[in-house]
Amino acid sequence: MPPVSERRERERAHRHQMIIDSARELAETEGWEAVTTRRLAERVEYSQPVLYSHFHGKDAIVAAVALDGFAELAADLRGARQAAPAPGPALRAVCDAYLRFASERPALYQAMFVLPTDLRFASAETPAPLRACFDEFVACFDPGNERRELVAEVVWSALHGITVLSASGRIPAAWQEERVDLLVTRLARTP
Amino acid sequence: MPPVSERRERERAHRHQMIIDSARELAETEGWEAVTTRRLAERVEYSQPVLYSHFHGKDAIVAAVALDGFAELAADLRGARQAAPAPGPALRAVCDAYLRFASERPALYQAMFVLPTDLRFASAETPAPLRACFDEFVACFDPGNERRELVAEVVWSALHGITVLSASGRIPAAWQEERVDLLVTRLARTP
DNA sequence: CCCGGATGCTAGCAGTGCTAGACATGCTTG
DNA sequence: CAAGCATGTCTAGCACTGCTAGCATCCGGG
Repeated sequence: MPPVSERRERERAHRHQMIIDSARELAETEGWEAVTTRRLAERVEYSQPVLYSHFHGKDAIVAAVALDGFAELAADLRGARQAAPAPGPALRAVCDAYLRFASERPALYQAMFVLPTDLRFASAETPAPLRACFDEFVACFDPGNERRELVAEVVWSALHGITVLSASGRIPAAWQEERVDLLVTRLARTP
Repeated sequence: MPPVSERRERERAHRHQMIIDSARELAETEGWEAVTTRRLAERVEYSQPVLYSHFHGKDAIVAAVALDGFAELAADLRGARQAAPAPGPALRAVCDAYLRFASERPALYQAMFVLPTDLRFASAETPAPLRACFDEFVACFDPGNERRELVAEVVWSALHGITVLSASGRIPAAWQEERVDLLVTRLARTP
């Protein structure tokens, strides 16, 4: 491949990531309803149609943002789990890391778990970062427990429910600590 | 008040409810993204601006739909709880009723719990139907348990998480039964 | 009978996601 | 080295959104 087109491809890749990053920044500072193709194009200093040479449409852009988010979340969860001394405290640590991620990057979390997306979950073509996130929850349980995937799903669902309901003001923001306590202590043990 | 304006007011109230019902039907059949002020106006056979003489804006219309939904959900939950023989099975019955409501009326559920709304939750000016829904969960626990409100919040959050994650394909639609089993059996008891 | 106020309409604004077609730039080939 | 092709980008515009200003029209009260 000639070096010129090599450089072009590099620049194109750079611009690709620039679009994703700009969308994410814009969403984090002003919310997703402020992320429009016009404002996004203005930010990356190109016209709107170039966005469509990188992504099928706006949905694909938020999906790309979400994918980056899943990679970060997986790293966070893994770090929290491995820093814990035992499987018991590990679940608690992972839950805390999950809630911290959601509250520190609400727009990113929204792109990952709330906004309509065509990312495939729980199937063969599920991207690796998604699966990695879920696996961190599963890994907190005894491998001998054949229902551990089910328990992980329930824990994850509960955390997600707590997150979105408190983010939208549907449950009080206080008592988060106590809710996680309740959740972990009662769901962790294998009866 | 003269009978003529009395009739007018009655007609106006009828049209008011007609807007709400049309919005709900449209959402149930084609999803909320298909509910536009134009289509809504066409359905009630008036022009768009009349919508704004009834509601501040589109958000207020979905809030009205949601409010109707809360009344129905509260009735469902109450019926399920009172049909149960004891507090233990009651929680399970209420959870089942909740999930059935969510899966049978997905758009209505979305208006109530997912779409951005200015309905006040968990505060002084919370509308009665909202509070009634939450209270049905609380009533499943022993009044002597001073943490029963917290437990109710967690149960509700988990149900909500299960609902939205499976509705958006983020967890498999199967195993719902088992998830609720897990949730109820481990969170119900008062240790 | 005529007037005034309420009522609902037409038309339009500013914004959205997305795309067709023009244009220029630069690479490849005769 | 020049001609022409292909790639890349932009301008302009489409069909749609929520929402509103201002104008008819109609009906009840004096």
